[in-house]
Amino acid sequence: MQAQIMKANLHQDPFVAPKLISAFSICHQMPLAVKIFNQIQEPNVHLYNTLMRAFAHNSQYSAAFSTFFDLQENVLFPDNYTYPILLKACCSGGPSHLLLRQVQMIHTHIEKFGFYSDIFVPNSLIDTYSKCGKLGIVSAMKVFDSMPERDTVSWNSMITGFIKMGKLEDAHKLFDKMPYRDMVSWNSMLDGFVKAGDMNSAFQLFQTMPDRNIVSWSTMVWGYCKIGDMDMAKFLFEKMPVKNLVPWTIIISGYAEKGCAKEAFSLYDRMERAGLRPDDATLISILAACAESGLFSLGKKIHLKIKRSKFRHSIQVCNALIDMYAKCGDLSDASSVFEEMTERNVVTWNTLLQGLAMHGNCEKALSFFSRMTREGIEPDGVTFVSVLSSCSHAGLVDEGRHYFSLLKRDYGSALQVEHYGCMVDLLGRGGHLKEAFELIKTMPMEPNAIIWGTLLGACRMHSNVELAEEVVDRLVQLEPKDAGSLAIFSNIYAAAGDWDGVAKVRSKMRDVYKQPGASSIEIDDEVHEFRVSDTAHPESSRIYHMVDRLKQHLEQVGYVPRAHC
DNA sequence: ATAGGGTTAG
Repeated sequence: MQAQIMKANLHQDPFVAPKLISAFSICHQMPLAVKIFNQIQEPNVHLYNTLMRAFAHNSQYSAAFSTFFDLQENVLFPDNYTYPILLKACCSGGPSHLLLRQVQMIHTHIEKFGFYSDIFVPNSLIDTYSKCGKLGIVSAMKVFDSMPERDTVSWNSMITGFIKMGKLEDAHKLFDKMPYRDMVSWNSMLDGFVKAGDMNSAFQLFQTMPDRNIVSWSTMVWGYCKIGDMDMAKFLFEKMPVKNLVPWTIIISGYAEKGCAKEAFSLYDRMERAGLRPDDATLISILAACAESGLFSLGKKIHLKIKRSKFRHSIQVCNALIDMYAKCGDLSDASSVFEEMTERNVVTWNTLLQGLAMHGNCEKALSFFSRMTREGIEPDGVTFVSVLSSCSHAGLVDEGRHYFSLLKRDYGSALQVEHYGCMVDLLGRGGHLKEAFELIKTMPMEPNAIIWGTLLGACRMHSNVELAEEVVDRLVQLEPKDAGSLAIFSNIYAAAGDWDGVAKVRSKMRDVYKQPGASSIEIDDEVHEFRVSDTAHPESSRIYHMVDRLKQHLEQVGYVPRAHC
């Protein structure tokens, strides 16, 4: 109705069309936005920019680009707004491996048209370049250096770019050099320390800052949650003067990730009593934390809340639900969430597929994959990781080879290191060590530590000491600090009865601390965590008694344990 | 330009 009234004014008032286009863009109604645009006989640069921004907002980056070319064909010149919008469009929805090249192309355009002098343009170039990985940050720095004048935004963009890349020292250098620091500069630096896990430096900076806002406080709370110091996180959370959904989300997810159901739930109630309604990010964060720690009870309660809210229609929220159920081992509820969804994306399919694969339902996973292709869903790299690892767990070597060649033939652009990892695992487990080794040699990318580690695991399984030695050499080059691979290696020597070899490896391992793995289970709202040789649990002796009984039973039915040291 | 967000092999 309102739209009709506005349409009537379309040609009288030049501000109606941009408003309509933006409105349709927010509601993801791009065809309608395009229709409005086409009704204007002589669109000006402003209107082109509006349409481009609308496409960018809807992740239609190629449409944004062709709008840009249309603009030039109509003998119009891009203005200072055009390029930042175009740069933003590249980041939203464009393929990430082409991002750098796109940005370079736009950069060339900018230099040709000479809009470089407006500080807004190079600032967004810096920002976009720093999203393009290592090469991008170099170009960003070049732009930064070539600027005749810089404002605080230029400095801040450069600093956040370095922090995103994990280059804390470079960021710090710029931070020290900049003539004026605002809230964003301080907060970015704080974020840098937090991301590096250095909470001591972060706290120091937090205290030195001339001023602190809600972002600074939230960053601190988040940092302490990440290192598991919930006391400190809670202390700062209670102390912060103003709270919004973000810190609430952080603290609730923090407790959920630690497995503290009671604390997480009482905080959730407090948040609602404070009059804050969770948004999709809150729900997704909490569900992800539940999935991580296996906090089924809280996840289920969140599901009940979602069922009664508008978020039951959100694809992302439902994906998080499926993942939570799958990771907690409840595949039937995971499937029902999937079936009840009216709209799905690849991630939805991948999440359930991965859940099926993870719990060893290989046949179900493979038939789910064929249902996926039947329903015309384009599988991506993640899909194939699940498919291949399913084959690997079920020992289906031929099927694995088949899917791998399918991947290479039809979805070559999705081929990743991970797939080689799956194939090496599959072939290695099946005893085809040589074939696995040859496959690694043909890889189009550099094999990483995971690849070699997988092959090493297979060498242990089949007691192949010679190949293992060769593999360990490469592994130590790639990850000299990794004790896990050395542990496997010493097991190989142990299995072969080579105790000198074991001693040699053990001495290498001495100064490398291995973070022990842990498993956890939730019973009656409480999470129980277990590590190797752990006697911390109050019912420890009964648990070990049960484990012994299971071992006996396994040995009765023919299980032979592998060598352990 | 700064805080929370879905799927990835051993």
